[in-house]
Amino acid sequence: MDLRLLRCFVAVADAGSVTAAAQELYVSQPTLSRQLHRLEREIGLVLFRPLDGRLVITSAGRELLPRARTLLAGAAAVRAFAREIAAGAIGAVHVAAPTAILHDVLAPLIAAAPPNLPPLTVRPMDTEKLYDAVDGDADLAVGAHAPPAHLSARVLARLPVRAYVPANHGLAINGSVTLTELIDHDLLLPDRQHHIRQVLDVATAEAGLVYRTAGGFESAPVALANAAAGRGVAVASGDPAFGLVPLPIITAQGPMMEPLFAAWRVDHHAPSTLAGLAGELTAYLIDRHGPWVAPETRHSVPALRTRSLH
Amino acid sequence: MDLRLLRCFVAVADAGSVTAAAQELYVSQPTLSRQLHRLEREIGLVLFRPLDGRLVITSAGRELLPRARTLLAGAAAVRAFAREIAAGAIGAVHVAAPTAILHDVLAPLIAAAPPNLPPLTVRPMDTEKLYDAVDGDADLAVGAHAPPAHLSARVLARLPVRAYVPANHGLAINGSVTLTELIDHDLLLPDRQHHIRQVLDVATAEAGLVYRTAGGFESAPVALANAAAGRGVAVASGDPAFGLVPLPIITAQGPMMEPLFAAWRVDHHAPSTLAGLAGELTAYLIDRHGPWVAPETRHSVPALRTRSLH
DNA sequence: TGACTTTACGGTTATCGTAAAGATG
DNA sequence: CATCTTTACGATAACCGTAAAGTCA
Repeated sequence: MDLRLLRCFVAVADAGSVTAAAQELYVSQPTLSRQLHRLEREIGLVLFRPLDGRLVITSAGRELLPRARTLLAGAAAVRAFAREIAAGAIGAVHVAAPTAILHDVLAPLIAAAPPNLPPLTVRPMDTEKLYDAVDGDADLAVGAHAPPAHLSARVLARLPVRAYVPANHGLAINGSVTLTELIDHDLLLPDRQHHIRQVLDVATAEAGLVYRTAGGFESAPVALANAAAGRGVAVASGDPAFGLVPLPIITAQGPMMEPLFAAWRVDHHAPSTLAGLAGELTAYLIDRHGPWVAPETRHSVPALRTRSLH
Repeated sequence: MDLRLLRCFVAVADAGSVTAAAQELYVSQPTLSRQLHRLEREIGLVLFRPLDGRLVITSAGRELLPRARTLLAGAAAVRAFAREIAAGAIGAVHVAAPTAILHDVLAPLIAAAPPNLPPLTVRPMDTEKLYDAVDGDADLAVGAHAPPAHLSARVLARLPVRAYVPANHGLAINGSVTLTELIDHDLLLPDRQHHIRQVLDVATAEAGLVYRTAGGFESAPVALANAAAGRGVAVASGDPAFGLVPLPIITAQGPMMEPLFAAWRVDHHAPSTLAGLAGELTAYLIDRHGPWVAPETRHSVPALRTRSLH
């Protein structure tokens, strides 16, 4: 079922003669006649019949004609679609991210549904395999670790790392906590591979401080749950839960922050779409957490804004 | 946009490697690799990318894949449809017929909608050009004249030729009229080219009789209208109108009858469908006018059945 | 080394256009 | 005889398969 032959069929049916159709298709008339016969032999139908020195379409040809047109239109649509893809269009963006980011950032963004957002398909991905996902079936990877250099990447935002305490906790009064104050408490932390742990390690090392922890938890929400149970102060960067109060952690370098990255392959077919999505993510995070989380700026610690955190 | 290349694309995407897909497609592996690159060059997209010695589909390929499948399915559907046509299927039957037959036979048949009737498209056609219509865009021609010998043909029925008189006319009492009785009256007839005129000419010539007429009318309904106005006795074969009473005309050979033919090209792709439609027409006419109109049988004149004529 | 893809090359097939022949009014 | 279709034929281009080379765990 060669589409070219189908095109010949439609052209002859429209033009009313092989000669006329051959001119429109820029082929010689015998060539077109042969292609018609080739099609007839291929599909086992007589499509035209000579009458008065002309060709007239047969009943079988009349039956086939609209289907042939439809198929050719479908082929043209696929061609046009391919051109759109080549021009950078994209139907749906597949995003890979750790569960926490998926839960705290991507799902809320999808729920907010900004107007320019392409359809997103998000998939949870272990931190270790995160940036390899763009070599597979992910268009974009969003994570807290710095992506490898061979990927195109953007810093989406610098999210505050915070201490989470019950509302009646002594630290809750100030609205923030210094690193020095923090290490006097038992810290409830996620596992070592979580990026938040590395940020904390670097900050305490720079300050010459040491913190106490009863070992890592499997995930940030579990650490928060233990904090709510009064077992210590949780350190994390996600949304508060269990009625806990989040306190920005102040270091000598300013508020402790955790960067959020988006990364994609340099040879992705729609880099501008992905960069645009990264911009949407940044805009969303700024809208949600305030302008001071913007990747390129450094502001002072804002007053704690509990309302906008929900 | 060669469908074969699209098939290669889908096969490789499904098989996961060129080598595996090549085996399924019964082509050599380098050939398939080349076809993939040909497709990529043709549509301007990179569909696969090497990773760890394998090929993995790119985001562009992932976007294109479902469209390619759809198009290939459409091509398969067209191929299947062509096979159905070749096997004698037909979507709609185009029927050409004179206006009178279209009105008296085909339209009522469509309205009756017997279960096995294919969709009909009926088109009025002058009597002279009727049987040429099957060389054009008509599948079937239905008419009263004998079709040319080069067409496949069936006699659908032999419809009674009748005299139409007002209910208070003297002839109306008997329920039928002999040819001898008939020629005593002024006859209102359609034009010379109407087949009914030729039937009457033959019958009177055989009987050695001569009839009087005030000239032909453009169509049978106009002749009937004049009969209703009391200007004479109309002779026709269609449905009664204007409150006229139809009287079978009895000749020495029995009731005067007019055959109804269906004809189609001998090389039509679905002769069985057309023959079946002819059978439906015969069945409908028998159901409507009685078994004595059946083409192969000769019965005596039935009692006038005014009820079933409406 | 093994599995896979790509490149190179010889040979076959398909397809094209020109030119001539057949068919029809 | 003018128009259209079909057939014939030589030449070009496309395509395939085998074989070799390249690439990556």
